[in-house]
Amino acid sequence: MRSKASSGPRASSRKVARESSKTLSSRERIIRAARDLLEKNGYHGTGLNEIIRKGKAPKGSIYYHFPGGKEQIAAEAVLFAGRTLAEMIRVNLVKKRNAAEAIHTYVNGLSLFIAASGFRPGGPLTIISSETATTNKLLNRSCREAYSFIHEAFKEKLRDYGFPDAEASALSIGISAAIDGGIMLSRAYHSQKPLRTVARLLGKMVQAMDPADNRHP
Amino acid sequence: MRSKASSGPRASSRKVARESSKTLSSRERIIRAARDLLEKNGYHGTGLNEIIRKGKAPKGSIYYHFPGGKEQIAAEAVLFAGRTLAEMIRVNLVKKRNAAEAIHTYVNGLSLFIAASGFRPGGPLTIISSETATTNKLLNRSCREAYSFIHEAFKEKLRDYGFPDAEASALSIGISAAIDGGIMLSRAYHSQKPLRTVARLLGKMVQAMDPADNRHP
DNA sequence: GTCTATATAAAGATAGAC
DNA sequence: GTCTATCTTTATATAGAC
Repeated sequence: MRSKASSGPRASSRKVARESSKTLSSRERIIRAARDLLEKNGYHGTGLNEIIRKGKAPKGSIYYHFPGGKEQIAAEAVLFAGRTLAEMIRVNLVKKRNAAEAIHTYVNGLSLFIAASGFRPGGPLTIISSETATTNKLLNRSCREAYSFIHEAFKEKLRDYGFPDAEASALSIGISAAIDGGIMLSRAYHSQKPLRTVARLLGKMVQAMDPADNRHP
Repeated sequence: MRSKASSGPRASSRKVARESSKTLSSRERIIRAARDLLEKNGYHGTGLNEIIRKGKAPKGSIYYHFPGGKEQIAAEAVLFAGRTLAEMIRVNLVKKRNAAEAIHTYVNGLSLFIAASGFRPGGPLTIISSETATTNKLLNRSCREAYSFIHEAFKEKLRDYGFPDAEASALSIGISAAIDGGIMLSRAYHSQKPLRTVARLLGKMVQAMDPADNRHP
């Protein structure tokens, strides 16, 4: 067995990923492919060969870029998923009259995207986080960190809408949990309905707790 | 490869499982062990050898009882998980003044149980359902059926508390989704906190929608 | 950075004896 | 119903050339 703590040859000179760049490095293509496959099939259901094929990466270079092997690839893919999802939340949770409407619209958007993708993508962390929660320390740590990015993004947006800190924190957890569960059900049933139901209920819940909303006492 | 549709030698003379019986058959021990392992590690993360070891079942008999192999074992374990969880919901979601309190108490109870088990158990279907949603028809069908048992149990209880049919249906989806997501987060963080937050928020949501509750217009 | 070849282990599945 | 032995495939990982 090999060392598990390595962070790869380029860790110290890491650059910010440029989504706009047309030419992603092998390393970046591997991370992206890994994220997509882990989201769909989980850690144990994803093979290195698949990752290489999907990422159109040269097979010979995988242990050059990731001396820690599959575990290291997964850890980096998980963090990448967390960062991109947090960014997506910050970008999309805006321009609505109130928080309830913003959340409702955001989750309905997710539902549409997942249906359009044939119900293949899920919450990017759902499977791998559950698989490794008590069986792999490194990946568990990565999942926690990734979830924290996501929750922080929700929390920030809720504070923008006027929620006090404590309630924004609690809601960010509840919203994240309900969305992940809703995605799971929609994928199971191959139907937008469960996630759209979750969207509606989340909207009601957020509205009921909104200090800026005048429809409750 | 072998036929995938077989339902085993004893399918036509199936008996109701007796939880109280001290002596479970090999077949029943295999199903129970599979359910526990699938809940913790998922389909791809669970090996037949593990199932046999944990179920204290004779290795030589596994393809006798389950000619469909791992897939058949998983399918039966998933249905078993759905049935037992639905029963648990019916048993535990009672004796409270209102629906909100019943849900809140039930989910807090789950949180306590999961923590006491070292955060190893999760929603029994979360991982396998996500893993197989678009990649395995038989298991996807089994997961849908199992989820339907669970949702039906929630729905029935909510109707008992006075919710109209449509709202009981929607809430049963929302509650199930939020619980699964909350379990996932609690397992990731090794903390009761996320699931307890979900419990509290679900209580508020159910209360806000309760036709028998007089605290809202 | 990338290649091929290979080591090694584990998985699911099958055959045939008892 | 259960046993052992074995087949086949696939997986991760390594070595060393280019």
